[in-house]
Amino acid sequence: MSSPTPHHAGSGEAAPSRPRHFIEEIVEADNASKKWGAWRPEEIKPGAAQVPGAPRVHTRFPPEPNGYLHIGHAKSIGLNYGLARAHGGKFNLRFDDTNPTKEEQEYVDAIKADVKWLGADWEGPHGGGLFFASDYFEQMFAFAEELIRKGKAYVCDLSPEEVSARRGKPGVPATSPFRDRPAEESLRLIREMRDGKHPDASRSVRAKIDLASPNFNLRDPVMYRILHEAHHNTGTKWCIYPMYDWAHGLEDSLEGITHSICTLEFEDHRPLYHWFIDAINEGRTEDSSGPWGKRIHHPQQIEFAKGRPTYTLLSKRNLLKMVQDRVVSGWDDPRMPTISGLRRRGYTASALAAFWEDAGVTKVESWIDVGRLENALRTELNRTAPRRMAVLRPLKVTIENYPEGQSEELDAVNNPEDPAAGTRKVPFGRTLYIEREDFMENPPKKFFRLSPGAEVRLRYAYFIRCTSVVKDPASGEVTELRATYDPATRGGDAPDGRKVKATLHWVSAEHAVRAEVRLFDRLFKAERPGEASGNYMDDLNPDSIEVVAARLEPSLGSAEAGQIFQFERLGYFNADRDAAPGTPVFNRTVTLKDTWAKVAGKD
RNA sequence: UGGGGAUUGGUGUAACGGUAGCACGACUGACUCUGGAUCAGUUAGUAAAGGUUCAAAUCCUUUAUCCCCAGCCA
Repeated sequence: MSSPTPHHAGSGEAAPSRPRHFIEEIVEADNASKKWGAWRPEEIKPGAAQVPGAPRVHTRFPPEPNGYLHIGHAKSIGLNYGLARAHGGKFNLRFDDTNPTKEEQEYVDAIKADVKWLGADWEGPHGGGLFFASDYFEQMFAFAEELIRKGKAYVCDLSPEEVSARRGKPGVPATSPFRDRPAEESLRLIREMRDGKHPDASRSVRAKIDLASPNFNLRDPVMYRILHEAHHNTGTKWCIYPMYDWAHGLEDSLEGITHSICTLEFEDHRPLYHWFIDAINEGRTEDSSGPWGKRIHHPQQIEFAKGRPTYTLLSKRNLLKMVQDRVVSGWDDPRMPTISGLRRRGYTASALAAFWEDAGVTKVESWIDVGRLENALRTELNRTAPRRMAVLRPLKVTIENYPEGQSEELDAVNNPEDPAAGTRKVPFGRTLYIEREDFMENPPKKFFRLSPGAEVRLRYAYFIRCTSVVKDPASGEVTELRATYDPATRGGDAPDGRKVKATLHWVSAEHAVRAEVRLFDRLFKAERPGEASGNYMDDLNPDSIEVVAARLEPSLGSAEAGQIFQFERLGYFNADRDAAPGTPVFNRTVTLKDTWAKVAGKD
């Protein structure tokens, strides 16, 4: 039994300990049959992991830069990068930037940062490189002209509305009066379109496939639309832009992608993927003899199911709307399911990879209990996160028999799961803070914590016993506890062997650092946002954030943004960039499991 | 409606004609200076109906349910 090795964007070289999923089986079968040939020495960059003669495996992650990446994308990135890594192959990051109306440089930059953070290094030993669909516009245009010459594409003068009206129905074919336009005329028009002679949407280039196909994607799909719009990469050079179906297979082909992995909704686009490449290859030959030249590479498209964590929303469109409507503070709001939001919340790349590894790769669309995501994080952080003490909702405790003005330093273990993490000193004094919910004046039966007359341990410090309760006379609220301590229990053990049932975390009032701590709850209160209500906004959780003024042990005063700690008995907390000098800000990533909450909740 | 997919415990997933298994959760208990962690145990499933076969989650037929497509989005 091997302990789980750290995961980053897909598992490592070693064969996974779980059964292979269907895509791994396809890749392995392809490798066995040498379907994609072998790496040639000239394809291998210095320091790269490919081995000459080994089977080619080349994957890619092709986001459109129209928003930020979210946890769903992490699945695809892990799958694609993991496949390349596990088989000595290459991985490309490619921006599918074919629609300038939605795309922005900001998104390109953010996506690059997120993919890198996730560990899918397109420049490392498995890196195939960074690419943009827009870099291929010229080549694509040449291919389009070729299809027109071959009688497989034409310029259509129908407006979008007319195309839609003429699309036909199941059993009723679509129509276009321009289908049989002479190639010479289409060639002239596509040139004019490119040269800006025609207004937006006045014409389009269409593939001549099958107007009667039951698969509507094949009813002469549009290849180019006219769009007089600046592009983040090509500026104003182009005013016609290729459609996804036309562009995507060519991008894969040009890059030598072997396995073009996408999600289920593209299944009925697969015939198109093949049609376009086959159409280009018609008349082409392996040795480039003949009028059309050398055949182009023909990758394989494979579809897998997205997964959705419960209580989260994963549509780019709606995430964008929440950002625009200020429902959240931005794309990286710690409540967002975006990669940048999760990172700020305190999630690690390896926990995200472990989560998706756990969820598996299939063709079944499913909701995955968000608790599994939290568990993936807890499992990792339990091993790695340094422990600290912090009191979220302070209740003052005065140790009556501890001398005034005195203080001392006690040894605290940094991580009981990792002896190498060592110990630290924690100051103790006469006045302390404990967690408000660790005291009850009239405790129910199974409440082990502090109550009048009860004795508990202060972690790494002393046993204390509550002697009296001070209340605000007006409100009746408990404002302070008086207690006595047993000096013989220093460090937390009683020489006489007596036991206590609870150990509480605490901070010294004199030494504690004040901090803002943000407690997050799920953004949506419905398990499947929008599904029952029809509108995801109706399912927003109004209490998804609570800010408390906490007191932290002094060592936390110097925490740097991005450092993750376990606050003992509370959960994992990530230092946020909003910190001001001397007053840290922490985000609660996830709580610890809380058996007591469950017991108490039953009453 | 036409086309394309899917259906195994509460959840996710495996079994590729031959013992329905794993993980998470839930529940018990042990242990514990975190009501955490850890350890031991319990729990519960092949969408339905027919058929083929010595043998069916798996093959065949029919049915049911769910998802996707019918953008000049990707």
